[in-house]
Amino acid sequence: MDARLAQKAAAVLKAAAHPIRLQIIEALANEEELCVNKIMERIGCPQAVVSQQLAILRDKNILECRREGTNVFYRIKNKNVIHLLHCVYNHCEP
Amino acid sequence: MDARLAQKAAAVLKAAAHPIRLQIIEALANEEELCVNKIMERIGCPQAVVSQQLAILRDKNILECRREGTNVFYRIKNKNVIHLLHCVYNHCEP
DNA sequence: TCTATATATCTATATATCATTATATTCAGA
DNA sequence: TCTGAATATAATGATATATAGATATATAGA
Repeated sequence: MDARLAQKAAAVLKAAAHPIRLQIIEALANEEELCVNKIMERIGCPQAVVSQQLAILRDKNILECRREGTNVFYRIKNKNVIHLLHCVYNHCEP
Repeated sequence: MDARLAQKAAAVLKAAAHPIRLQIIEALANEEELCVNKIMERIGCPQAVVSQQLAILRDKNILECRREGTNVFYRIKNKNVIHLLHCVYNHCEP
């Protein structure tokens, strides 16, 4: 693996490497699409925190979103990240 | 996924989420066992840097090592991390 | 014991991340 | 246009991480 790919791969891992971001990704892996409200409910943490983490995942190109009225619906952009999720789980609880 | 598992999974991702650490893991995925010297050669960066990153990977329980004379040989402890590696690659270059 | 080699640790500085709180934006409906 | 609901951003302080350079430790062999 050349340094450039390592850089890129590290960035993806880093984007996922946070408990709340992982839980968000998992929720969206199961549900296809969820608004911020629902994500908050699922994960049980304050709105600002969820929005911040969503912004990071959006910025890193892992999630995308669309607005519908006052709601903003998030979904996974690159489905490969779901495999990544399973890999970590298997690592942790084989 | 409960918060506890998310915590654990995030810790693993975080440990891997660094270009040099990724390159170290990859080198060991191919070679089974390598001393610090060889790892330096492969990756092409200073000894102190490699040792620092090795210490982190050791601490996070991803690598283990044994000493043989003046050399210290490192190897991957939980092979599942290799799958993780492949997952990130596929994510980056599908 | 002295030296060379291999590896590990320490220190300092810069930078990034985290959670919290407060505030801003966007939109729908009265 | 005003209000409330949903979401986003900003500002803060605390903590963690990165990176580089200097130094320390461990071991083998003379």
